[in-house]
Amino acid sequence: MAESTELTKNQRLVFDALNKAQAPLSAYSLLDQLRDDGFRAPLQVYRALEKLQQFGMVHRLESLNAFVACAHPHDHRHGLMAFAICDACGQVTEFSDEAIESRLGVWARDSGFHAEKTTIEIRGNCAACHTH
Amino acid sequence: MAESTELTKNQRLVFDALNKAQAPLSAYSLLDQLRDDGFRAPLQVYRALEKLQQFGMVHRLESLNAFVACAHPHDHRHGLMAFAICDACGQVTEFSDEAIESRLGVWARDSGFHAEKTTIEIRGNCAACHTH
DNA sequence: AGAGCTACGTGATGTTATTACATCCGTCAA
DNA sequence: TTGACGGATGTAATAACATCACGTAGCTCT
Repeated sequence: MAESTELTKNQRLVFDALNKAQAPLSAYSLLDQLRDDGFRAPLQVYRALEKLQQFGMVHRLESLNAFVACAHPHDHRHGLMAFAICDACGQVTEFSDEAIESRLGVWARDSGFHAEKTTIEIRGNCAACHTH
Repeated sequence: MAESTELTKNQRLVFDALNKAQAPLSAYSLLDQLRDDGFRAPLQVYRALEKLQQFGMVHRLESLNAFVACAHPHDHRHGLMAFAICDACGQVTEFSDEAIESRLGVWARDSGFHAEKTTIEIRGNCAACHTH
């Protein structure tokens, strides 16, 4: 009944690969990694990623065209997430901020915009890489 | 001396096309529109877009892989911008919010992250399309 | 058994972005 | 004047990312 046991084989393979990775992976690098497990076509990866995103277990990084496992292993029911992506080492930090979410909510209310999905991505250098 | 007169022919063609458009345009739809003006290859579009982005005259929408002219015709020296993108009509609303910028600044300071570029994009439906 | 649903396999294709290399042209110093 | 240099351009090829179209397999419910 736990969500992890509900995953299909392909979904589990993709999710495990993302969890082991130290940085975001593109769909095609996932495909390459999973060839030994029987993956042959991009669609196998994209279909698994789509489900994992629906489950909140994987996030897509729009500015990278790549994917990361969610940083919150046991609670995928979260609100707005922001991502800080280090362009030097590839590390991604996932965080949320109530004030930001609230401000965006105010803006949406005022403008009548009905938000479905919000992307916040910060590109730059993490503390370790910045002081190298 | 005005920035508009500093544009090269290709940059001006791309910028004008984006200004006339009612919605974001992909690099390849720009290319198609500009074939009569002598454009033959994607790189001509990408090179112009790169410069226009440096000038702050054009923004890239990461979640769409597309580009829009900046909404502030005379002042391209702005801070963090957020974009609300209507998935129904394609309209993009550009706005900024001091509080959000400030919160992200606090987060960066606390975590030691050095931000180079921040993307905020809200996908959903605008007021007009939501009440259709 | 058969309908309906979800996942899967596969090939072809569509879309977005970059690499590599050659050329053209204006500026500026020797 | 010449030639070195930088910035912009032209072109072909390729790489990287994503989807379409079609068929199959397993499962559940009746």
